[in-house]
Amino acid sequence: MTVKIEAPGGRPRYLQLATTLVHEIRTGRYPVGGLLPTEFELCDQFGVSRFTVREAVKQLVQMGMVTRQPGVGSRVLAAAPVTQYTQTMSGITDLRQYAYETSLEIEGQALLEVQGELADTLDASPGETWLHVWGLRYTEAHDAPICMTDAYVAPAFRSVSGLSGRMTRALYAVLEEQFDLQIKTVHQDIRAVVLDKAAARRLDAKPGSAGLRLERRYLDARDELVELAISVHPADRFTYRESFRRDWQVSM
Amino acid sequence: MTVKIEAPGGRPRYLQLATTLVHEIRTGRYPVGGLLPTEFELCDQFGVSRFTVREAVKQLVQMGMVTRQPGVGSRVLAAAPVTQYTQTMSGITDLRQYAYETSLEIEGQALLEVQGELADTLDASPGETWLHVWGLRYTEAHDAPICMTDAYVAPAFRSVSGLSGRMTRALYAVLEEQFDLQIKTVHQDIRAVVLDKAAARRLDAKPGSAGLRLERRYLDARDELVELAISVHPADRFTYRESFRRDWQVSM
DNA sequence: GAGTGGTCTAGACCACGAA
DNA sequence: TCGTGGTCTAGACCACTCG
Repeated sequence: MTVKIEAPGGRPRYLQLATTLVHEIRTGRYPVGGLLPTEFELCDQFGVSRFTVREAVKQLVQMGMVTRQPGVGSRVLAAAPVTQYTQTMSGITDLRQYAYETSLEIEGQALLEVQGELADTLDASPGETWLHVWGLRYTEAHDAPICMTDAYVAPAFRSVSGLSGRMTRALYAVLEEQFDLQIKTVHQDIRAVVLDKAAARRLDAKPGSAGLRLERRYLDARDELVELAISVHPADRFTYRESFRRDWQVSM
Repeated sequence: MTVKIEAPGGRPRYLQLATTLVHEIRTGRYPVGGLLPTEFELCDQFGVSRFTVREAVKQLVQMGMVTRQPGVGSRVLAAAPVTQYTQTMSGITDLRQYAYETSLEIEGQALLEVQGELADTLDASPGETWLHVWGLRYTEAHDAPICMTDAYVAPAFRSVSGLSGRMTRALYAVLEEQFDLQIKTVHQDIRAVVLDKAAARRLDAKPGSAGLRLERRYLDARDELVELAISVHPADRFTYRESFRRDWQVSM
């Protein structure tokens, strides 16, 4: 089937084409799990150059609806946009009170044979030996701590070195460097908790006050869990702040 | 100055060029606030085609270091990457217990002449009249509410209609549709709070228990605040979940 | 070996901003 | 009016996957 696409002057061709493809995916012409036509086929079908086709498919990739694989093709992942925002700015932990520079004081580390609930959380087989690292994070002023952190490092990387004293780099960054791996995905869960007596003492906060609990899973390119980090912040000393930018040009 | 860039076979030219440009920006050759050479000049300097130059600069744009403006040029915004992640997946509010579908029951709305602290929060002049909308959000099962929401709509959009009963769409989406505007940026602050008696009663939670407070600012293309939404969730009924993907190919 | 997506070239026209 | 970045064409070679 050949479809005419408007001449230049209006909306760019590649956006029109992207909109069309989104519509055709949503209506089931290209089912989830299947392949789109090849780039050259799309060129023929729509009478446009390969550049235009590639720009169009790039939009779908950006929306998380399609992946491309050299030698294989463009596979449909979802019938609706998965990605909400295309850019996440201003890091992952900003602080109130303009205290941006922080450091983690390592209190200890130990090899840990994971069992039961922790094994479930780590999606690990019971008996695997992970590295457990814990400590407190301070601002530069180094008054009261802004969080307590427990991190669990996967067996493959438990030989990581240099984890002691005052760390100014993130643990995952150390792992990336020492093991030549690349963190590709981060899953984050945020909850509110009530600080129990032990936690309150460590954080120099009042027992029964609120805390912000962040749980982060760092995954590599093969979606293997590299590190799990859990940090608990006293509510009055920490606000988690993030910014998103939406970049969509494909009208739905 | 002419710089040789490796022939094909190794790292793609556009990534090499991007790395070079990042380095030159960081070392001050192209100062923050200034313009990069034009695309054609970069073509000459590096002996590559415009395609390669554009792909390279696109990397810097993705990192938040550069913006491009037709008719003007490519302006340097920052000497280091600003963007941490290139994709934010799985929406902005996921729930525990597999309760994904929620609806907001509007309890009331009223025009509000903002003053004092609220005016500051909204970055508005005292006396401006905003629209205040509030309600409770329920899961499909419709048992206890999962959050209470207060939203403030900028004067320009306070005539929004259709805000009543049970809403299944986000307020910002309604605004986007009715006023043909596009939300470009969202700033989000997340804190833990302790629920006071009034909040606990509304949320059907225990006074003194913890709550998760999300504050979201929706900005349009001109960075004007369109809506401020504040929602408070009982800690035991809600976990905020998000996923990020890092997509960087430029080695620093 | 045939076909895929990834990279790259050398052109071209356009809308827009600045002088 | 001139130069900018945005879009677009028609080619090309490559590494890779798969039969």
